[in-house]
Amino acid sequence: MARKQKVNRHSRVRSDHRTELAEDYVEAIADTIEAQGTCRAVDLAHQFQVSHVTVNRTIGRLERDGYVTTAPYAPIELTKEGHRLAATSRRRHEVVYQFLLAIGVPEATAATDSEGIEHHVSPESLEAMRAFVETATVSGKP
Amino acid sequence: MARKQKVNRHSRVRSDHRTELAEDYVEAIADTIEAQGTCRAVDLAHQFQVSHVTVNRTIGRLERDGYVTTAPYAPIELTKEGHRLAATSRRRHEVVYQFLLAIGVPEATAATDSEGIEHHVSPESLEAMRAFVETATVSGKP
DNA sequence: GGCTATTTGTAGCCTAGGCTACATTTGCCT
DNA sequence: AGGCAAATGTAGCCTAGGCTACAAATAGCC
Repeated sequence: MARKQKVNRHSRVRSDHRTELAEDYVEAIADTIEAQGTCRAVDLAHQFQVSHVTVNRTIGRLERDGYVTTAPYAPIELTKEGHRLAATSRRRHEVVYQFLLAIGVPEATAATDSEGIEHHVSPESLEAMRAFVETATVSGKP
Repeated sequence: MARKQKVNRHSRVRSDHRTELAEDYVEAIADTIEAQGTCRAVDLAHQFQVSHVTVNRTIGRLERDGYVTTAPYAPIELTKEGHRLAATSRRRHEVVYQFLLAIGVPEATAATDSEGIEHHVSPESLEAMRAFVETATVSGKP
């Protein structure tokens, strides 16, 4: 059973949650900049379906934590650290997404679930998923 | 790419988070009652590594939401709805855990990761995992 | 029956992450 | 240049989930 030593597991889930929003935001910021040159608060508000006020304060936390830089009424820029986080986060997201597809999850569901799952996947599990996708796409689907 | 129609995905992740703690708590309460007959706030505080005050208030929310019943200085009881949630949550947790093992994730990591992942697994993905575990344990490990 | 340790309860504080309402700034268009 | 719409900022409020410190109840143990 998976029921022993529950102690540290929940602590890790809690700490995961603290970085989740940061990861989602830098990912979205990087995507938006790639897609349209700049990223504004209003773009994020649309993507996350929250008010611009919420975006504003989240961006404030990201700036405090060193992931983005902003100036009043100016678009949002990623710092070096922000770019790094966006890249690893995006890579992990993609692996989880491809993995779900590989085990037979429909595309739309895989897109949704990977969004929630990615933040809780340890490097070991990610490697297992990556390896699985690799062998599956080589041998599998003829 | 997994980058289109991001809109509703984040909304679902947020709503998942709202039920996460409830699921973890009823699961832990059910486990504890099975293991030692009753479940007290202090047991949960130990398991989740939080203060008893935090447990107290979380239990208050669970009671408000109809998952548990409590009386001052008395142990915690699950309602019918609480039992139902605990059962489905536990089943889902177990499937995710076995699934991670099946793709080669080490036991300890699988235990930790499944704790975070389980709350974001849709019925479709869960079914895909369950099916995978089934075929893997039939054909696989000799 | 009374003492002490454990367990619960209560008060009050904090951060994250949501919101509405209103003010201000920018940018565009004529 | 003037004016309007969109974007951003600010004030203030809410819930969830953390915490410490202190108060009260319960349970064991003499």
